[in-house]
Amino acid sequence: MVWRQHEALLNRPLCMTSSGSKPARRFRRTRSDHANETAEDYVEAIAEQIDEKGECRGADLAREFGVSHVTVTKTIARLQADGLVDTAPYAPLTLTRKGKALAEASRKRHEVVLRFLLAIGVSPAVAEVDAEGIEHHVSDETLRCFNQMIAEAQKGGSE
Amino acid sequence: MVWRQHEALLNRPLCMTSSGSKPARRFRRTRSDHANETAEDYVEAIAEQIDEKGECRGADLAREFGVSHVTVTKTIARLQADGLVDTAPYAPLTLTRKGKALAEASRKRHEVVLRFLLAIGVSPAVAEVDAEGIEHHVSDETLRCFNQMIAEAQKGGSE
DNA sequence: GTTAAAATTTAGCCTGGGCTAACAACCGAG
DNA sequence: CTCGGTTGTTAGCCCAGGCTAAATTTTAAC
Repeated sequence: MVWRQHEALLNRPLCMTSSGSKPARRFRRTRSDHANETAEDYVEAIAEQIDEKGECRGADLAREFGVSHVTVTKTIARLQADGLVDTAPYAPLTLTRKGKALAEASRKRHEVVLRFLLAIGVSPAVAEVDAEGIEHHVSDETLRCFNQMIAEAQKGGSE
Repeated sequence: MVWRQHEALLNRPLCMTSSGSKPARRFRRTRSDHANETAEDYVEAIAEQIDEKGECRGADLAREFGVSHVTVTKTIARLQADGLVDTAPYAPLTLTRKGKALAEASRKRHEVVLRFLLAIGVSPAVAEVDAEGIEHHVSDETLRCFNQMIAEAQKGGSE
């Protein structure tokens, strides 16, 4: 089990805020949560690149994320260790089955969040940015609510 | 100017996704963005503690965030360097004016996000958790949309 | 077939946030 | 006044994600 709780990520657990009135909220995106966000962003971007240009190179990601290629290399190494991507020395990146699954889940989640933001009237440019930030913090339950709102917006028309 | 872009945080800039079709989206919560989230969480928690119990000690925060007191000490040191909190060796924590302002802004933001989630039907427990994660990634524009939805939900009733 | 440019990797350093272990201060019993 | 518990601090380590600089590999151009 090298690959952390990515499996869990595909089926969010989202550790409940207990039951009482105000017991110990905010456990903070527990530590490595942040790393998972990175992983999601990367596999999502890789999947996209492959989809669009047939292959994905580290340099593409560096451009996309606005970080140095070195940072990408290091991150990719981690993702490989986690079993999400396959990398051969100077070859293009490919996703493992797990990577693909995570990318797909992330893509869907991203899309829902984005469409939701647009549905409630956020401008496209801002919605895109905010979706990037928000998508990693939305529970399944909230996502369902988002979907419902999208549906209602479509049905209800322009209000 | 020790205290980073906290001032900016109080009046979100949110660097536009350029104009084209799909140019170079996701600049990633640019590096230290993460640190700002931590800062917001801390000052928010400190303000809350002070409000509730009259004072705030590092140990309280350690409990609240579920991290070791050492981590809290280190983080507080950074916040002090950033001019957000005042700390004397064994004294309780206090917020500087900037700290208070940031805490207040964060609190409001948090509240809007939380109320919004509740308004669209997310259960309280989940809404609380998600709000924690989401609040740091919501632009002013989106926040305004959230507010509007809250207003509509109140007006429109239970739907 | 060199050579130059682009893509990668390696080495080394920084910050933020996390930890444990060990030590220091402060407070409230006794 | 000493002892114990809570609270803080220091030292030292880890990982993730940044970076620059330098070496390396590929690729494409001549």
